Amino acid sequence: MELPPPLPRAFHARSAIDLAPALIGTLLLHDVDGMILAGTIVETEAYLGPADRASHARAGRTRRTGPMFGPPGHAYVYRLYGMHWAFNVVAHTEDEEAGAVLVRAVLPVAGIEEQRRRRGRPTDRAERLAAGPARLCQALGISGEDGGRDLVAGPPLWIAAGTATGALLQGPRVNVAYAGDPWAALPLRFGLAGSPSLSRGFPGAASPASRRTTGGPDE
DNA sequence: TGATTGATGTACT
DNA sequence: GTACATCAATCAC
Repeated sequence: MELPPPLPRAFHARSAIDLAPALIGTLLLHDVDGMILAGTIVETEAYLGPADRASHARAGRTRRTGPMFGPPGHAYVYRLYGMHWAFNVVAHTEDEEAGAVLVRAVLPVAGIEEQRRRRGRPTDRAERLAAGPARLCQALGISGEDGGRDLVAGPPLWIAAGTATGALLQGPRVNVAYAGDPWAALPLRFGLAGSPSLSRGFPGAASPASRRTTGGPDE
């Protein structure tokens, strides 16, 4: 398998609001000891700078959130609930202080058996192996060691153009009620309509957004 | 120095 | 539908 080249820095150098939908349909790849674990991104959420009460950047720049304030196209990986990892792509404009896109779900496309093994759920359907932010980190072998990694530099961890197309779903972000109005209700979550790999449904997003994802003629 | 809190997933009723 | 595992970062004194 020919490894697809990473998308350039310019792809990531925009507001998380813009990158989140653009990432739907692209490929997330991880080279682990020569084994490629990869999936098509089907669900993302945008987190903005300090003004966003749902964003980790709300407390300003700290040790944990440092990468969110750094150059776009890098990984921001953090521990969640003391036991899970979550993977973000740093994204913001020159004018924005910070921002990142949480990748919530991928459809596994390479190294599926290894992903199943890493999940420890040998009977799970491939479509559900990485249907959730913590699940995808476990399936693709992403952990704290990957925090700060440059996703534009190619292996071991990078993002490449994908071929998936389809309508986009848009809705409120998941589990951010603590942020209060208006942040908890803003439609900053994006998903590939009809994908079997979404982490959960899209309440309040009945009609697909009129947009296409990147790429060609394939599903 | 101590207390609270999650950008979740799994098991169970 | 509910309970709960588990801990670094952050917040309250």
